[in-house]
Amino acid sequence: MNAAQKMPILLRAAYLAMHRSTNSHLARSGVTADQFVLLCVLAKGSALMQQDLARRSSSDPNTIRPMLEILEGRGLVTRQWHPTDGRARTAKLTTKGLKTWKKLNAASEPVRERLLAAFRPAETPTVLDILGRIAEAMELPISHGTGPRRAAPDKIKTRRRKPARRKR
Amino acid sequence: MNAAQKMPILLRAAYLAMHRSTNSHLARSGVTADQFVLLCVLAKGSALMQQDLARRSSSDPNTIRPMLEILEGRGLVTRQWHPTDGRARTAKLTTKGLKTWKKLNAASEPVRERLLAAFRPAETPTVLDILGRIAEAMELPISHGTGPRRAAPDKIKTRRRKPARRKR
DNA sequence: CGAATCTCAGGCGAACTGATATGC
DNA sequence: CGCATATCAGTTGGCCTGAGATTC
Repeated sequence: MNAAQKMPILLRAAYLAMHRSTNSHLARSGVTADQFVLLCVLAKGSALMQQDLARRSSSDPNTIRPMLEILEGRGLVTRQWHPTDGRARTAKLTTKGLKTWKKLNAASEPVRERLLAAFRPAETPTVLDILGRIAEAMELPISHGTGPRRAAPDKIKTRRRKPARRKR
Repeated sequence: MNAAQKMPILLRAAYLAMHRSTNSHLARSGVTADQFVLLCVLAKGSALMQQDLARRSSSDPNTIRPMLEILEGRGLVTRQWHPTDGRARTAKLTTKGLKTWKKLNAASEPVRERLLAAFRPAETPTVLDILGRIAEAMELPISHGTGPRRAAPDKIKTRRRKPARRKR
């Protein structure tokens, strides 16, 4: 079997194993690994639009919304309207959310420990580089000729706009 | 942000991007990326027990079964009883299944091409090694006190199932 | 106007728990 | 007996499509 066939299988095995391990470490707290990812993104502090949340968590807005509502219902997250963009809502951690995140982070520490322990310290930059390059290479394929039934949303950069004053 | 926090996020981003890309390339054929993984495992030729299938596809028997039934319903897979182990069933590709797999493999070739193109040829052994080590490190080494995601649901069941005829 | 952001409704494949039947 | 393998039943979370409303 050549590298082209092994690589996807190994990537799948690696991710799914990590995902299951994380879920099992977080099970007691009633938070899923995917919800934890959201909390991690929010734990960096700033209030984020759902669009940004989706991108940073490798998800999409239609998935993010119900997850945010669950987290909001538990008092871990608050949502507010974007100060200048009337379309957008922002989400951020509550203090309870931050506290919960710290607890979850501690509970999942063994996962990251075992992950790092698989490499010598000098290797970790290489690992990050490789994973990053894979992620970058796979992002939004550029619609191949046989157009899939949905045109590629094409979410490349579009970092833009600090819009003008507008109250909602 | 340190490596321990970046690595899981990047692994997640890499896998999910690949998974979505594969799904979009296979969308026209009505086969999901996960079903394709199963076909890939079976395409190596030998008839496999569902247990083996689950391991090699990083899944589990309760997930494998309905997938196999879908594939069986489409005539891509046949299942037979294991010749010497009365408990086990084996699955293998039909000739139609092999043909379909070849088509799917061609349809998903761009995914693997882009994956490999992210690295110099000399790097690919390193990539395989790294992914393999991650997968190995994450495979549940400790059964952290069992990890159900849900609270125990009132054990009020006392229903007997009708026996499943397992005639051979 | 077009493009972007969120909401809502609905469907669905996959993962999981738990129990049961059967064979090793 | 214990253990392994598969099946059945049911639930859930997450992802997706498609449509609509609002705002930039």
